[in-house]
Amino acid sequence: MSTEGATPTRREQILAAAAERFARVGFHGVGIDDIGKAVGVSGPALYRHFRSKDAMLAELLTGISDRLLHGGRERVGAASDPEEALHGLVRWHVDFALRNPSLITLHMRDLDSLPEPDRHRVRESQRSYVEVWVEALCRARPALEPATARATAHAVFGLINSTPFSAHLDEGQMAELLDHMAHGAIAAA
Amino acid sequence: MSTEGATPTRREQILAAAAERFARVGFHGVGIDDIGKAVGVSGPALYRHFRSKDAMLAELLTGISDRLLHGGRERVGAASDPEEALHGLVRWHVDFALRNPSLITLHMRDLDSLPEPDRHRVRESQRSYVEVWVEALCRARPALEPATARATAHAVFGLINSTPFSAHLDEGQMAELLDHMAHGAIAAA
DNA sequence: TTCCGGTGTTAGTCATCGTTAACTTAGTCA
DNA sequence: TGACTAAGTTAACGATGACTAACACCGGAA
Repeated sequence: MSTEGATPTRREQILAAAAERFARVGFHGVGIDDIGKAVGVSGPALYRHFRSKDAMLAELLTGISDRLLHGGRERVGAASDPEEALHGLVRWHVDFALRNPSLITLHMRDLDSLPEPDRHRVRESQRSYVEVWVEALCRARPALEPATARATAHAVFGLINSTPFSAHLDEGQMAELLDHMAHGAIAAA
Repeated sequence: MSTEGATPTRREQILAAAAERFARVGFHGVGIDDIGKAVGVSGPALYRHFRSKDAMLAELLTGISDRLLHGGRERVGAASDPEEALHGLVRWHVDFALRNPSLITLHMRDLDSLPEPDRHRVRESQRSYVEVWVEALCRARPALEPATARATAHAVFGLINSTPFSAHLDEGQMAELLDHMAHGAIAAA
């Protein structure tokens, strides 16, 4: 979940608990006291670590979209040809979604609960991430028009992001299934 | 949206407005007054038509899941061979998603805001709908194991349900793109 | 030892929101 | 005409929930 290997700090504990609950019940469905109870402190103690409940959501969402974007750029940068770049992107998104199902749910569902300044920032990252995909798609399949490539990217996201709703198979099988399906879908676009 | 051709009744106006707003801001993010204002009445007038705010969500969600299920069964019943059944299902889901983007969003996002008795009912319908797909998938592709077929179905739903997030292309192109991608994804499963 | 910043606690405030109450108005039918 | 019903209105109630205030504790530096 987090990049820390050792015992997570309070902030991280709180963020993890908040993410899980936000993903399950939705941002507005979770109370401050719920989150507090989840980490063993009661209620308003969270305000020692975050300015507001919105700030927790903001940190989560900006974190997710930034990680997605940077990871995507890395994969494309490390690839030596367009086809490999596309495979890297698919693998990257699949891994991320499988490893962070609640973050993915959050990212899809609760962006509109975020107040304006941060929401814009997250939208920017999302847009950039989509553009990374669109460029990779167009390079790997020159027959694709950019508009179609954009719709294709969204559809592939939807396909991969379905993970939190299924999760019957074990992680390895699931990763391979989603990988294959994503490439099948792209090939058919 | 609704099956009525003529002027919609008040109930239907309210439901339509509620669906749109629920889909945009989430169930908990919408107030009774907002919905009232959207249909030209102010606030508590809605209680002449619905027992509660929850009841609106319940009617919307049960309606969606029932329509999906029955439509799916119809398509399968009208098909003369497994391959045709699968095509019918894909076409049906794509059409539904394109025609009712806010209902799709709702269906994915706000089920957990529904209090228990109705939520169970909706979950039942959803489960049955998935089973319709699983059966069709296994019949058309006997190599597929049921568990894999289930994950495949969820992934295809995710792919098709991405419509509300893209919608750059016009409806015809979008329908064809999603249709092809869905079959490509299934073929690769 | 003393002081202080970090981290809790509980109690209280204030706004929001779903819901109900009490009342009005328009249309329908005996 | 006059009563009943359907469908509105505004005002108030009660609960919930985010946030603040006031206070307690504790560990480490001066």
